[in-house]
Parts: sequence; C-alpha cells; structure tokens
Amino acid sequence: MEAAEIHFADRGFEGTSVRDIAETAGVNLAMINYYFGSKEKLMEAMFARRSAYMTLQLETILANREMGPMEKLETLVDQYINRLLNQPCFHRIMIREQMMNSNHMITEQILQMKRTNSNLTRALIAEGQEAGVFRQNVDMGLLMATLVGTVGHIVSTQHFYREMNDLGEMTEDEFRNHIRGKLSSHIKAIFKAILSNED
Amino acid sequence: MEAAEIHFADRGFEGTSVRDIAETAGVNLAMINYYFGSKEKLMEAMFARRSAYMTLQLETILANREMGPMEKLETLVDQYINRLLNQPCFHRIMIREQMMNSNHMITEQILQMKRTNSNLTRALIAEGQEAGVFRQNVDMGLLMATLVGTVGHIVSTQHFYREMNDLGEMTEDEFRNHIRGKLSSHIKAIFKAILSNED
Amino acid sequence: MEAAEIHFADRGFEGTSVRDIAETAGVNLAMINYYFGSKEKLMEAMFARRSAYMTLQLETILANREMGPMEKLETLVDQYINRLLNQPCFHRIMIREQMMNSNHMITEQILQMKRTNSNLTRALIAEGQEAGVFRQNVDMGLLMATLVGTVGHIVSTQHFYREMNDLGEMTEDEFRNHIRGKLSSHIKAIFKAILSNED
Amino acid sequence: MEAAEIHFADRGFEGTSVRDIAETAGVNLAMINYYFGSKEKLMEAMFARRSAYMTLQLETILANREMGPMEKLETLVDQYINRLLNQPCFHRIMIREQMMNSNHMITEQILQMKRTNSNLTRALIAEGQEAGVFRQNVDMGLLMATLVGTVGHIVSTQHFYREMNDLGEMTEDEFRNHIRGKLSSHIKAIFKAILSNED
DNA sequence: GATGAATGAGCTTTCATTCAT
DNA sequence: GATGAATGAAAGCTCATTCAT
Repeated sequence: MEAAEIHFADRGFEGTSVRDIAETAGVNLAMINYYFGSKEKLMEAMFARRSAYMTLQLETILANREMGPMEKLETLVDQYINRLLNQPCFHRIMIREQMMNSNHMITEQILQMKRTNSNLTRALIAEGQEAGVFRQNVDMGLLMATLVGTVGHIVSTQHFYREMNDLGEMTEDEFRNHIRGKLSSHIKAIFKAILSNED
Repeated sequence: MEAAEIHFADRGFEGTSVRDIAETAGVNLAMINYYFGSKEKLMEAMFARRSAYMTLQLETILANREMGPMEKLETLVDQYINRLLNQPCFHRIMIREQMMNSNHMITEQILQMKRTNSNLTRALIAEGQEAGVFRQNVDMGLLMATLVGTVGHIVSTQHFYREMNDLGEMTEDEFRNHIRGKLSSHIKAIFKAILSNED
Repeated sequence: MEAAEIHFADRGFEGTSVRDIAETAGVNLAMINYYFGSKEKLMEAMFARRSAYMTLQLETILANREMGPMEKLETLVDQYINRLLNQPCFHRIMIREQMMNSNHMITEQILQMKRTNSNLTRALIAEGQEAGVFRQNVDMGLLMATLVGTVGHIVSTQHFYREMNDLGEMTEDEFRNHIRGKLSSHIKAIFKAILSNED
Repeated sequence: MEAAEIHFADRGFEGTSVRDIAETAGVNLAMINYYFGSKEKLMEAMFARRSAYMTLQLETILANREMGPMEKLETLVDQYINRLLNQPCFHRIMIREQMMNSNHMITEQILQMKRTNSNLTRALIAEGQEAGVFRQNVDMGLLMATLVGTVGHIVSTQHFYREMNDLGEMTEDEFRNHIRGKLSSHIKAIFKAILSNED
C-alpha cells in the first residue's frame, strides 16, 4: 500500500500500472489482485486506512476540555498541516481524487471524511460562538477551503515556492520545517481575522 | 480542444482515451493525431492557448493608471475567480498537472505562467508598499497560494460545498453567481487583513 | 519514381510510407495516388520502366553479328554487372521481390523478364554449342543463378566485402570500379570453366 | 518462432503483423510481446538461435583431422546447401536482412556470423595453400559470394528454376533432392576450377 | 498462500487512401 | 491538375486480470 501511494501520487491512478507497484513493493504481480481483489480496491483500502486515523485525531482534540475554542482551532490547523507534510503522497492523491469523481467508492469515502470533519469543526465553532469568542455568520465551507486549499496548494507546488523564495538549497527536511512554521502562522492569522469577535 | 478539456478534467490525462475525445468532439479518431501529432501535444496546445489569454489579462490590469494598488489587487482577485468559474475544466486540469510533473513541456509552461503572474503581482505589491498602503514583509507565495488554493478547492469540490450549505437545488448558473460573490468577499477580506498597513 | 526506388531499396516496400516518398520527391502526398493509383501500382510502374530497358539491352547484344558466342556472353556478363552497379537501388528491390511473392503483378513481371532473358541466353548458348565452342549439357538455370546470385550478393553486402578486404577508405566510386573489375573476371572465369569445350 | 520464420520469409518483417504470427502459432497475441518483448526482439531471438547452430557446425568440420583441405571445403559446401534447403525460411529472411540494415542488432549479428565463417574458411584455405593443393591469390570474398549468392538465389527463386526445367510436377521433397545434387556438383566444380593448383 | 504464464480488451499511433475544393 | 483535410482500418504494444499449479 505504501508503494501504491508513492506511485499514485506521482503518476496518478490511471498512470500507474499494477506492475510498477508490484515491483516497488517487491512482491509478485498477482499477489496484489490476490490480496486486494483489484487495482481499485487497493486504492479503497488505502483510503480506508488513512481516513480512520484522521477522524480519530480530530475527535481527540474536540474532546479535550482544557483548551479554549481558539486554542483548539489552532491545534486543528497545526495537525492538518502536519498530516499533509508527513503524508504528502496520500494527500496529493486525495486532492486529485476529490476533483475527479471517477471512483464512486472513494468519492463517497472522501465525502464521508469531509462530512465528519465538517461536523466536528462546526461543533467547535459553535462552541466558540457561544463563548462569544467567534463572531456569528461564519461560512464554514470557505473557512475549510482556505485551510485545505492553501496548504494543499503549497505542498503540491513546493518546487515553485522554493524557486520563488530562493530556497532551492534547503534539504527536504529543512524546507518542511520552514514551510510548517510559515503556513501555521499564515493560516492562524487568517482564521483569527475572520473569526475573532471584534466587539 | 474543448472536448479534450472536458474529458481531461473529468478523468485525467491518462484516464482519458483519444477515442473518447474524438467521439465527444464528433470528429474522426485519426484527426486528432493528424492535427496535434499526439495526445500529449494536444494537451500542450490546450495549455498554450489558455496561458496566452491569462497573461494578457493580468498585464492589462497592471498597466491601468486610474486604479490604486488595493483596487488593482481586488480586480485581480475577481478576475481570477471569474476565470476559474468560467473555465473550470481547464483549471482543474492545470491544478492536477501542477502536482504531477509527468509532462515536462507542460510543467514548464505552467511554471512560466506562474513566474509571469508572480512577477507582475510582485510589482503590484511593491507599488502598494511604496504608497504606504500595504505593509512590508509580505509573503507573496503564501498570498498567491491562498488565492489559488482556496478558489481552486471550492471549484473542485463544489458538490460538497453545495451539500454542506443546502444549495443542492440551485442551478449551475445560480450557484456560480452565489459562490462568485462569496469567494470574492472572502478572499478580499483575507487580503485586506494580511496586507493593509495598520499604522 | 526515383524517390520511391531509394526508399523501397532502403526500407522495403512495406517499410516505406507513401509520405516518405512524397516528401523525398517534393510532391504532394495525394499526387502519388492521383498519378499511380496506389502504392502497389507505383512499384509496378517502376518495374515496367526498368524491365523495358533491360530486355532491349539484351536483344541488342544477341543481334550483333560481329561477336562470337563467348564474346557475346562476356559482354552480357559485363552489362549485367554494370546495370547492377549503376542501379543498385532497383536491383535490391528486385532481388527482394523475387523471394516474396506478395504482389502478383510484380512477380509476374519479374518472371516475364527472367523468361525473356532466359530464352535469349538459351539461344546464345545454343549458338555456341553449334559452333562447337560450348560444351553440351549446360544447366542454364544454374549458370544464370551464379551470375545473378553472386553479383547480387556482392552488391547487397558490399560493406562486408569492404571490411573483409580492408577497402573501407575507398570512395563509393573507387570501390565500384574496383569491384566491377573483380566481378567481371571472376564470373567470366567461372563461365569459361563451365562452358568451354575441352575437346 | 517458427511461425514467425514462415511469415517473415513470406512477407518480410514489416509486411508481417504480430497478429498473423500469433494466429499461425496458435497463441495469444499478447503472448508474443510477453515472451519476446517486441516484434524486433522476436526476430533477434530467431537469429540468435540459428546462428549459434551454424557456427558450431562449421567449427566441427574444421577441427576434423582426417579430411584434406579440398575434402573439407566440399563438406562445407554440402553443409551450406543442406542448411539452406532445410531451413529455407530462415535463410530467406537473412538474405533480406543483409541488404536492409534496418535493425542494427540483427545487422551486427549477421556480420558477426559472417566474420566467424569468413575467418574459419580463410584458415581452411590457408591450410590448402600450404599443402600446395590450392593456388595463391584467392579472393575469399568472391568465393563466398559465389557460394552464398548462387545457392541463395536458386532457393529463393526455385519456382522459376522449376518452370525453366519442366520440374513442376516434382514434389517438394523430390525437387529438394534434385536441386541438392545439382547445386552440390555445380558449386564444387566452380570451386575446383578457381582454387586448384594447376602446376 | 503464492506465482509464472497466459489472455482479452483496449490503448495510441500510423497507414494508404479518398474527398472536397 | 493539384492539394489540404479527412478517414477507416490496422498496426504494435500495454494493461488489469485470471488461470493452473
């Protein structure tokens, strides 16, 4: 499944052959169909594994009683950024799959994941509104799109960001840490500007 | 080329067969190779056509002498949103191609487009900074990623945004207008918060 | 037709596309079908033109009353060698076509050419036999095969003959003259050994 | 590989489709690419198999200590004739490939084969020259061309030889035996005339 | 369970040819 | 007559999948 992630991220689902995956994974070609049933089901399994972890992480934060709404939101932002930076392959796949509803099963899984995340986030925001910390009339969809879209775009096109800012000589790790900080404060600043109650 | 755009947007480059494109376009299968040489060159032609238009549009704004920096920036945002909403297919393709550097020619075209846009925008921001309207220390890359990422994400996943906000009954046109306004004020608010000089 | 000869000789009939011929000849692609009707008919026309010339040449020698049988035969050998060395492209095509009876029309043309040549040569040999210069029991087929096969083989694989005899530095013309002499005396020696009456 | 030989001999490399070969061989079309990788590699494999056998046969004769030089040469001639008559398809392919250096790999294999044969034969002739049986100043290239060219031409155009000598009613086997004898004594006579030392 | 061999479907591309002008 | 555009057919090849062991 890790071999599949790498290839799917790099060349897309259709652009990747099961042979490539088998070779990278060092297993027999027929094994993949034997275990997963088909190429499609392999990807579905991939999504199932990752999404379980994501939802779990989100729920943990919300259940936390020691953090205030804004603090929780910031933690959520940081966790999202970390997830993307740690599993860039999977997220590139997910971003792509989101825009081509080719595989119904996966589209549904992504939707389900988004629904869960959306509901949990909505609860968090409601909590902040009741506490008077967040303003009313927040467009959740735009908010999430800003987080997901901005971070995803930077991660997807990091070579351009590097070129633009003369960061070509940074190692992969250095750059990841650099961009982690930049993204974190950027998104948090946006969220504060949009959410915080000025009264 | 329009037929190709629709299919590439829907199923990806590898997921689309030249047969599909030919059928949609109502032309003979061999015609496509006759005109464009190959499937790859067809996509390259697609990009060449669109990118010429985009750069032209951007330059027109910047040359304008009657608008102030912030006004120009807002116009730029609106134009970007309009372009995406008017040519969603092409932009979905571009977003995808940006993350999989499979075709070197196209990767280079996109980079060139981004460089141009980046330089022009940088000039615009410098103009605002000199006029004292924009603050110093602006991260251009994050700013553009926020615009491109957010708008792109909303457009790519509009079905989810509809579901989330109970907009399922809107026609395609109604939704486009609705989201156009929402996105415009959302992004402008973000830009103002990030750029405006508080002193 | 000359462009066709070059290509057919180089890459075979099936390996040559009408486009290649059209380009080399500097004419429109459709012209070739317009004039010749089809790719096959183009080759047929090629054969028709060349074979007319060949038969004519042969008849001229035989009609000559001043030469004796052996002298005629030697002239015939020299003419054959010259023809091959002057029109190597066409002869390479002919040798190839002789072994793959793909095009019935051409097979027939070649057969006809061979029959004519065979009959004329047979007459020449009979002339010599009557004059007591040539022995009886001559296998015409083997005799012609020796001429045609040997010369054809040398011409077809001249690069190997060059390598074998360290003639790599000769120009095309120098080599042609060199091999012309060698072949001429070689074949004549063979013919003499086989034909001459020892009594 | 046998199916391929038949078709390549009949219609040439370019004139043969992998589909035809697959059908004749009674295997799936994809199998051929599965095993050989490509149409070209199939032919290369064909050549590799045959050439190994040919060189082996030649070396066996030369190592023989009981035969004199002329006897060895005659054996060599007979073996060559037998090989051509037994594997006419392969040899027709080889003759054709020799004149169109389209596939570099195969051209090189043929050259290698010819070099080996040439060297072995040269040694044989030197042996005869030392023993005083063969005359000096023998043109090896012409000698081999006479053997290879004559035999190849007869085999390639046997239908014409049949017609010329009224042998149309012979079975394939009968004709093969007939021509075997004829060719054998014809070539041997030539070789003797050219090589034998008259002093 | 694990795997080399095999296969049908489908891919992109090229071809000889014809059509409309 | 001459030609750019167009096309049906067929080419070589790759793919995901299944079969036999």
